[in-house]
Amino acid sequence: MVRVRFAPSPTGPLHIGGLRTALFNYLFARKNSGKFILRIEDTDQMRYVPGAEEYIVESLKWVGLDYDEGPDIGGPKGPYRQSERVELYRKYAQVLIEKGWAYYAFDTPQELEDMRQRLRQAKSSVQLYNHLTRGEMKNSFTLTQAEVKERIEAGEKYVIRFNMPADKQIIVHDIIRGEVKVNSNTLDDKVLFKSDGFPTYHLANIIDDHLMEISHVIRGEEWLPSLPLHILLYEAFEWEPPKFAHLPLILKPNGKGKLSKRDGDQMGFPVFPLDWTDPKTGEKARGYREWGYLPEAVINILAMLGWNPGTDQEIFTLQELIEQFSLDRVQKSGAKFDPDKARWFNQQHLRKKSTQELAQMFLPVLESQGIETDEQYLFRVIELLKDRVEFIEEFWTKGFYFFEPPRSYDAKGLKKAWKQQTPEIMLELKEKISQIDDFTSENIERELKQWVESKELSFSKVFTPLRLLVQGSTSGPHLFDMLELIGKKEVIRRIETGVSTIKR
RNA sequence: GCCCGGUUCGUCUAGUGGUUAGGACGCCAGGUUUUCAACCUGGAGGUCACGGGUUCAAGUCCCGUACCGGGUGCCA
Repeated sequence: MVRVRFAPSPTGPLHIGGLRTALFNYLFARKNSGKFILRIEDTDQMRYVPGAEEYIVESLKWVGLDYDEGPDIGGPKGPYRQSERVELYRKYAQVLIEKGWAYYAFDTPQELEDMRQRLRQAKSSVQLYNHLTRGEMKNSFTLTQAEVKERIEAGEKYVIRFNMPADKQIIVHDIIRGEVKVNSNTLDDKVLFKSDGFPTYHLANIIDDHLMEISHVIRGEEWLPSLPLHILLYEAFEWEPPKFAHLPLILKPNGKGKLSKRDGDQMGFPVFPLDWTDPKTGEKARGYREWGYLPEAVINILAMLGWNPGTDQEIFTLQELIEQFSLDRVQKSGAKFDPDKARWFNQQHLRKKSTQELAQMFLPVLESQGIETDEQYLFRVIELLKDRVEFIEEFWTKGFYFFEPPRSYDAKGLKKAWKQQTPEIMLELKEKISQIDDFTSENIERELKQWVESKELSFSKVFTPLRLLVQGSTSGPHLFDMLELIGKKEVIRRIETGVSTIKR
């Protein structure tokens, strides 16, 4: 039975790297008819951010990654919030101590800092709390059992550290990277249990993965260095470890480091699925949703960062991804995020939508502009604009003139197309237009083209200014379709007001 | 510093010892259009990080170096 989990910590808004980790877990679970579990790793009280968990849940919901077990929906292996499982971790830490795999330590932060400082100055290649240094620190190795007991009973702060064996060759296997060999001398006696009564990630993670019967751990590459420790912990508990797959990181577009919170707004693309306001600083960050990205586009973008199907297909639905996903087509190297291609994905998915669906999505934008319109008209507008839009909002920015007259005229367009004799031509054109009874695109086109030819004018000399008057800019959908839709009366009105305001 | 991972067009990538190194985004040009987009056609862009091996044959296997990234916390 495949069981995988997405285990974020609620220390801020989930970012798209995390969302991709969730996606790959989800795809793997669904592909293998397994379970996908959400577990909240809130063992760091200091970094806990209120609202972050809700944000994670809402983000997953938005992109459609539904989980089978989780903090808000429960499940057979709960609770799914680590802060509610602390007693469990305490118990298992005790087991490790009894087995000799862990020990108590009483060193203060200052003492730890001094130790590292000393090693640095001694130019030691390793500056670790390990078999070489623990004999000089305050812990179960240097204090008698009675002293340790006394200190704990006196309420002194302590941590529980892993007893990292010396000079042990550890070979771990990663599904994506193959064998990774590490010598335990490069590892340290990691803190497993903190003095605040909470476990660290390493302990809680191993215990939960075991208890929740996780079969595959699919997580970010930043965890690869601690995999040997985790393997050792499974060994210490005498538990069967799950299989591991470490995903390549999503990098900044310029290739300098992991994609991070700050990059987004700065570089003109979102880093978070949804809008987020930091409860402490009030700092705001834009999300994909609010930016106008379709959830299916976001999924598609993330899926193609670090994975490919081995075919030329690039546009996928979630369902198609489930069918085709496999961990052995996951890339080893980090992928730079490409904002341009992200937009293209959105456009591709937008184009797959029906006119009705697009209208549904566009309606709130119209409402926010205070526009009311009838459905048939809206549908026709959308059909004209559909192919020239990357985001829903652009139905407004590129098509507002279907709903209200232009308030200004594009300066560049005026400069190019508005000549000395243009006002006169436009007024004559207006007369011609008023004589067209059958105001349909095809007919308008035939009559106007005929008229232009009879006046021995060029199409562009007439039609570019006309477009400018009616919509305020020089580029847009098929001119005659546009005129038909806006309607004869309104077209005439716009020519009149335009000619008189542009007159200067 | 030490440890781990990575390295194919600007970017995402195909490629598992024998191909003119393929596709996509972006870019450029032409076609279509009154215009823009879409669409169609074409183009530029890669000494497969570098240096050594192994082999009849290496982007593909091995070693070294460089560079990039991650880790190195009582963060996750």
